[in-house]
Amino acid sequence: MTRKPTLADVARRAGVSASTASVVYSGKVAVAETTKDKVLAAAADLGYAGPDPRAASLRRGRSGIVGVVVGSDLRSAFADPILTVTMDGVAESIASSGAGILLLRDDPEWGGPTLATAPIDAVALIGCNPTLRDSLDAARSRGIPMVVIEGDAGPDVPQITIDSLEAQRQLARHVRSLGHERVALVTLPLSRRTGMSVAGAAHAVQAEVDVTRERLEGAREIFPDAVVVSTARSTIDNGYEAGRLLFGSGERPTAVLAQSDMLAAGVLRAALDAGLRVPEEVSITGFDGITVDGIAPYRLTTMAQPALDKGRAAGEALARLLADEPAASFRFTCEFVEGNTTGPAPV
Amino acid sequence: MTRKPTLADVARRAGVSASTASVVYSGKVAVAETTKDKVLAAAADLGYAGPDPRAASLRRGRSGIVGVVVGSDLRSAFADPILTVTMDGVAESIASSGAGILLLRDDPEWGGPTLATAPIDAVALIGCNPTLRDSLDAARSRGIPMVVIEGDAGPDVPQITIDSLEAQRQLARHVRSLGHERVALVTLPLSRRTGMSVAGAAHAVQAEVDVTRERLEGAREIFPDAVVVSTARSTIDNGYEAGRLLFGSGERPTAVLAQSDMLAAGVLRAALDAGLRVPEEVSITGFDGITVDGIAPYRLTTMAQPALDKGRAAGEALARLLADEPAASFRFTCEFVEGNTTGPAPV
DNA sequence: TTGTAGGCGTTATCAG
DNA sequence: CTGATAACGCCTACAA
Repeated sequence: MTRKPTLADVARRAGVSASTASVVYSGKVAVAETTKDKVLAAAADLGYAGPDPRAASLRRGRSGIVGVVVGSDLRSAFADPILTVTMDGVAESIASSGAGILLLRDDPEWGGPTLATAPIDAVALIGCNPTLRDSLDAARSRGIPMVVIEGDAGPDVPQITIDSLEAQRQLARHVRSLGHERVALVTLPLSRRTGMSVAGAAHAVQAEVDVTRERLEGAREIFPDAVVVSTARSTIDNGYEAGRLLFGSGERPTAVLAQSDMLAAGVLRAALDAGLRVPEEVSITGFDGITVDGIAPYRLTTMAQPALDKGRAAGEALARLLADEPAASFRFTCEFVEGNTTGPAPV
Repeated sequence: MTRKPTLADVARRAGVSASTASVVYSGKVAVAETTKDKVLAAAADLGYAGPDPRAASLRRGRSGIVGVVVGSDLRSAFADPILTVTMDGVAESIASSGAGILLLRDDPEWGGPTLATAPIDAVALIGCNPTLRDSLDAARSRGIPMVVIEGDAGPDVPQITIDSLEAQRQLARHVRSLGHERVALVTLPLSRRTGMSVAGAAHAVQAEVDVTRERLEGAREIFPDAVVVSTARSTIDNGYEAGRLLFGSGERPTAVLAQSDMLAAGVLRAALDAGLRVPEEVSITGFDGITVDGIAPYRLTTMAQPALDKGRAAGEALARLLADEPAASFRFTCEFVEGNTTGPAPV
């Protein structure tokens, strides 16, 4: 029979001990050139392709895999550019320790791997749901280090966030300083599952999603009576619909604060389609600081959030946790970016 | 000391054997209710969270993880909607066997997991590079089943593809049947690293990327002398630039065949910005059949490719390979979708 | 239905 | 620099 060769086979053939052969591959201890060659030659003969990662991870107690919990199906998850960039940051920062990313889903119905069954060393949650709470316990009791990005998994779980409230407040101030008074807000989803809706005046709107709520509060401090339109998802098309609502009626706003750049891009299009000049007749702000594909020559006035850094910070926090060091929460600030979609309020 | 409890600890505490305890968790054999309760109670006492996946995967010889090799960094990989949807299909179809997706990168410099070191049971390559060839051998000699999506890893590696050539030919025929003669092509990247360029007449252009080449051939069969503009990436902005090139000069085309919907969307915007009416003055076709965010009320005339099915097919092929059954290559066909961006050639 | 026994392939430790 | 030894934690025949 020809089962796959193991390190023991290689060692035997090379005439060395298994531990020596192991060391040839791990490189953790110096090995004589000649011995190394013998081992490698034997491996080549046998068609041995290196230590089995499964066995190694049992022995080491580490799989070199970090789980990343994304909300729903991959295609809607990855439609969010901030999420994507954040994940890239996580990937980048954990790669330095040789680790990779296993996609996990926050969905009890999902047949794939879960926090309870996946061979992961640590896990990062990105904008996680309450539904997740159960599996969270699993991870916790299994001793898997966790980090949450833009979410809350209770105390003693480090959170990586941005200060959305302050950022949105800053944008709102900017808009007010330009003299705008009739202002509308276009928000991200208020809850994890809502369709679009005109939600009324700002001071009366409740949002259960953290990010939405914070940004709403930031804007409402400055414009408590702004009209609010909430959307189902952060897409250009949803923004467009919101914009049509706002620009369709008589009393149209002179400024629209959208809670994401995607939404803002849609609002922008709606404004242009309605024959409005931007920013002469309508000012529009976004949020995120991503490059929205397809709105040139406009550049949104927005708050740029350091998504890549968020991801990296999460990765580093996980690394610390894995090394049994304490990891703290971190709150990033955003940076004001003045584009050409805001200007003085029309007289 | 208080190391993490193991199944053996639980068994001991419950007064049963380790194998019985194991069976309680795996459910592969019937266990008396009372015994089960005892075990579960003991587990709860000890804070045991279930079998360690690392140990289980060594024992079983399966990790329940499928690697997916994406080209470069995650954010550009996931900027491609087809790739995303395809991955979703893979994820979906392997989830039924409890497996998940580990992101691998096709980059020798990358510090993260590789085909040679990751604890994966199988791997799917999406649009892979020649650079990959080396690591491919690693996977091969390790006996890891492989499937390639839109690429070529040599014979005996099943390929999942679409018939781009026929699809593009079909679009070209449609355009010709509308009477167009002055036609331009906007292509995907010709090689893995090119900037945009006007590449000359169709019959003279060489493309080294499979998908690009096939689509080019399909169009060139019908329009051998079409002007070709190649782009650096499949984005709206790149399409826009290409469009500006095409609509800027005197002899502008009456129809533009773009090799992706994203590019087509950019071309569309460029046309509109140039004051051209679509489709009265310019017809535009895309490729992919994705919903491009932000071009309403236009709907591209395009070929819809079954990206989700591609992913599923890849996942199923992997499942068969894992079960030691043969898996065949599969070539999907695309479906013509008539939108409102094509019309009769202007007289 | 439950228990016994043996090993999955590797690597850490320590002695030589 | 190399080798012997002992787990890592679980699963699965097989026997009782």
